Amino acid sequence: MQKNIQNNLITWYNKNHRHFPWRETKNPYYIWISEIMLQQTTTEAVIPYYTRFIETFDTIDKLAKASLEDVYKLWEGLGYYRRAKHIHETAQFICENFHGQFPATYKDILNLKGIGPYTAGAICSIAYGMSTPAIDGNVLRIISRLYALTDNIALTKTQKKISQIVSELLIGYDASSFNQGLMDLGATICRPLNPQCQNCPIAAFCKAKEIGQQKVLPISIKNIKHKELNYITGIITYQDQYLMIQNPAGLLENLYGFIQYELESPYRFMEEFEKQYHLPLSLVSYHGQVKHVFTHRTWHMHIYHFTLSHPYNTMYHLEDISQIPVSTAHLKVLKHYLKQK
DNA sequence: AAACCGGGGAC
DNA sequence: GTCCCAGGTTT
Repeated sequence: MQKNIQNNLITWYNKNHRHFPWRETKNPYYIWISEIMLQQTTTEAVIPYYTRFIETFDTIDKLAKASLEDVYKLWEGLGYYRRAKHIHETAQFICENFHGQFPATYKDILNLKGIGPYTAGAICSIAYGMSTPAIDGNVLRIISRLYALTDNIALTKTQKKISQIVSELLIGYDASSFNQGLMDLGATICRPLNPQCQNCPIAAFCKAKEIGQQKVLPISIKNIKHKELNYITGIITYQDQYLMIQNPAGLLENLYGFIQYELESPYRFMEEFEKQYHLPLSLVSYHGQVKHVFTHRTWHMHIYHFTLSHPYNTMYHLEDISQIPVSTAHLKVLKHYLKQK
């Protein structure tokens, strides 16, 4: 067999690939769920979520007929919750427009909500064996090194350029093994820091290694502005019930949490709450602060306990809170409050 | 093109 | 602390 990038990578992949539950199947529905979960999420984090999800919803039809809240609950803690909303909506769309069968053309798959160029390419190549590129962070890094590209991989223009390179490499080869080979190579050998070039099956073809730039490339310049926000977070109780509300559109949409306002005093919290809910609060105690870091912001949540003299309509006992989807930030707040109550 | 959308792990 | 992860949607 000819020694080239494709054959070396595919041979290496078939012999050394990692084992995951979603690699035990070619069912496009299961591949789809795994690819959505794997967006910006590490494989180790996905494994238990994936297993639980396909045990619960083993067919598209069952997913379509589930409640949105049940889907959110299975997604609790995984992040990027819009993904859960999209798969639920898309499952219903597939039942109505494709008789419950996952679509089988690149165009139809790319048209589904929550599926972009990467995910469409991954599903088409892995589930259907089509010659579609699947350009993720690993591929951008590997191709940059392989051809010593100095373009900034954060730019759309660079991503299109790399997609074109991979499209041409794929011609005549097993796209499933090639694409997944790039993923595994990126995860285990061609890592962001300290690439293990001595174990790389395509090191002989790597321009970056040849010129000693493998620990410089890829160039990735992103502009991330990080905000720090201070909140008064209210644990509002009536007897042994806790007031929790569902978040509006935006961050953590549809997840449940405590009421919090970006204010500097619990007394101003009481004014704001009474303005919105027309119910009087009693301020009982301060419980310290909890920090939660997101990609784009940090929340400093100053926790105060308030009591109501009458119940409100969205109040939950502790055992009921475990049945609804709650953000990790506010699960931390609740745990902190209960520990030192 | 830039902003927005989570949480966790590696270093 | 910083960076990245099998990215996509909205503006």
